[in-house]
Amino acid sequence: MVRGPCCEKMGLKKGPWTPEEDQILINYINLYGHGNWRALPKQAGLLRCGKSCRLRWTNYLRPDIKRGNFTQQEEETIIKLHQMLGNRWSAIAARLPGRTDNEIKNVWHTHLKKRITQNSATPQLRNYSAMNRQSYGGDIPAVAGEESAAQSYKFTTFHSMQSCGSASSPPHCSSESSSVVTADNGELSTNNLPEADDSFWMEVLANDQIAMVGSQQGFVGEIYQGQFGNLTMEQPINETMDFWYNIFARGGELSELKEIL
DNA sequence: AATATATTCAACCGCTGGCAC
DNA sequence: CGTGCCAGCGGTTGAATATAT
Repeated sequence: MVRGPCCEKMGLKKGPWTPEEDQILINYINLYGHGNWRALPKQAGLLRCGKSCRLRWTNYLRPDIKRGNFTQQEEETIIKLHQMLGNRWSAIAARLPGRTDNEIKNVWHTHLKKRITQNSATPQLRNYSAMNRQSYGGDIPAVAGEESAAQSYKFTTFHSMQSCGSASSPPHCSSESSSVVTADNGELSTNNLPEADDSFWMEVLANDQIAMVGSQQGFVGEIYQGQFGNLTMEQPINETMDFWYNIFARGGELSELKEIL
């Protein structure tokens, strides 16, 4: 299926948006919504392709976008989420209300990646580097002779859940069914798990956030009322924490976890 | 002050998956 | 089931800006 560039039609404008164009787009979406991006520019009277309009709206004009610098906490969250999700910027953005995937991607490439790379000289973050590298082909240089402790991670069965992030998250929830991520011999290594199922990471993340948010902000349960295998939200956070504590501990990530928590 | 270099970030490009027909 | 369309995603680019020389 070969398709030409979406903006190849003559007369369609490219490049930076003018305030006038922004206003037209905002006004139109406020009035009619954005049900059909392809038809939108024509109907709104914009000389742009639908893709460009969508991008402008989602990355810049959306009213719920938070402008300004990232806070220390946001940066730490990104690092942590990136460690778990890899370059899945939209998934990361879904957990940072008000931030866009594009923005997060930029921040990662301009600030955070460098920070990680620099810090990878330290033992704590070397583990992150190794794990990162193996789990999704991260670009952090290999440290000679260092096999990821993550290879020894062992997971049990996780049951289904629905996770849509927070209410303010973009509407791409995952309601996929669960996955069992144990290998034949019961051992999970990132070598035999080239691509973890989405739902698995959603579960990991949901649980992780609960621990984090719960300890910091105290609204455990509001964001997650699902079930997590043998771990449910009815159980004390400590048990959940213990579960992940053990997993990280087995993988030699204990020191990192302590730091995060 | 002028120039070179580095950094930032908005926007584009191309690919992919979901859906309708 | 195959095909085409569309929205969304991640990688990349390049102009604008900041900083160094």
